[in-house]
Amino acid sequence: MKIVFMGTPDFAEESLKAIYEAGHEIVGVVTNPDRPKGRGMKMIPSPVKEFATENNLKIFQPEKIKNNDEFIKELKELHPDVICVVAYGKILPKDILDIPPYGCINVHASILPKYRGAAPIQWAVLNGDKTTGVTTMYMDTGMDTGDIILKQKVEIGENETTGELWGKLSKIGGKLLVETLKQIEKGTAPREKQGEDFSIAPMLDKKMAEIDWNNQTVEEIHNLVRGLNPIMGAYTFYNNKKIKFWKVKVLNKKEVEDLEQEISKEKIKSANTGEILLEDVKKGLYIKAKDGILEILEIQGENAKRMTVHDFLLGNKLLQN
RNA sequence: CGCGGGGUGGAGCAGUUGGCAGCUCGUUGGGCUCAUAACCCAAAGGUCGCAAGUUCGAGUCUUGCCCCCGCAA
Repeated sequence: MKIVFMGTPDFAEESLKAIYEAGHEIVGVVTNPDRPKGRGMKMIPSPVKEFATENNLKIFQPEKIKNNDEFIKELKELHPDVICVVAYGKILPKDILDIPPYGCINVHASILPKYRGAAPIQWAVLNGDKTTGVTTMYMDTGMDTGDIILKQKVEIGENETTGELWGKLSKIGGKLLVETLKQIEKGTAPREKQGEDFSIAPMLDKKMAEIDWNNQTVEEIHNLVRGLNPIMGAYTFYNNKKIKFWKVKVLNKKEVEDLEQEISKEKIKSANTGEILLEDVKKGLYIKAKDGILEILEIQGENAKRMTVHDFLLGNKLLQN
């Protein structure tokens, strides 16, 4: 089929790669304009653009697509059978949705209608969900409200991070897109309306990355840490320094008992939430939370890179004195 | 010219007003122990990012270059 692909980040690149390798004719690739990024604000092309460049695909990078007659005209001249959209970053207006005869299809990283919106993967992890998945759908003018074509469930591991799940879902998304196209071509693609029982996964707010020791449970903190890894990193302050946690563990009963052997039970009891119970190069770093104890496994200090707690403690101290 | 931090034995760091290069961990050998991630003793291991300059003398001051990282997007 003749396909126009729209997408921007690495998540989308996997889908583009999949349909490219499946032998479809990619008549155009639309991606967001290069943006100054990284240290020194250098212009960095999107992963989708890089792939398109390497494979000599025709690239479009319109700044805006709404009311952009010139772009819409170019799009029409490509005569795509279908337009595939994966994490493009713009909402398509009706004039574009109407161009391809088979419609515009989208790959979304959740089981719709759960988690419509920009950050479905992150929220699935943040909420401690046990499963999530990928859905393909026919796009309409709403935000992820189109009719569902195919979906595939995926388990979320207990300690899985957003980054890990991201990688997994992007690959599955590619496969599911290829399968979806196959069925559309054969005319066997199902079409199922979304129910009214939907939820929204909004963009993440930077404020939510700070750990709230007084109100969050150990589980919630654990989910926050893995949910924000590697996007932002959950953080807290010690000695006025911003400390990020990248990997933490909730102590089970036995481990709590072991820790009680190490330091006194009373000390643990009397400690405030967020207080460091033990900081030791060999034994690790333990912090009291509202309803349990967290062991920190991977940490990052200000202006420093991520490292294991062991390495960190060799040259740093969080406790004063 | 977006803001900022840093390059010191394998790792993470310290290094005062320039004066014999340190700490913790790890590694190796040995000891103690029923045993150990514990403890004790000993040892190995560094062109202090590169180059030039100031100086009796520079990791420590000046200049240029290379590389790495954090924030922010």
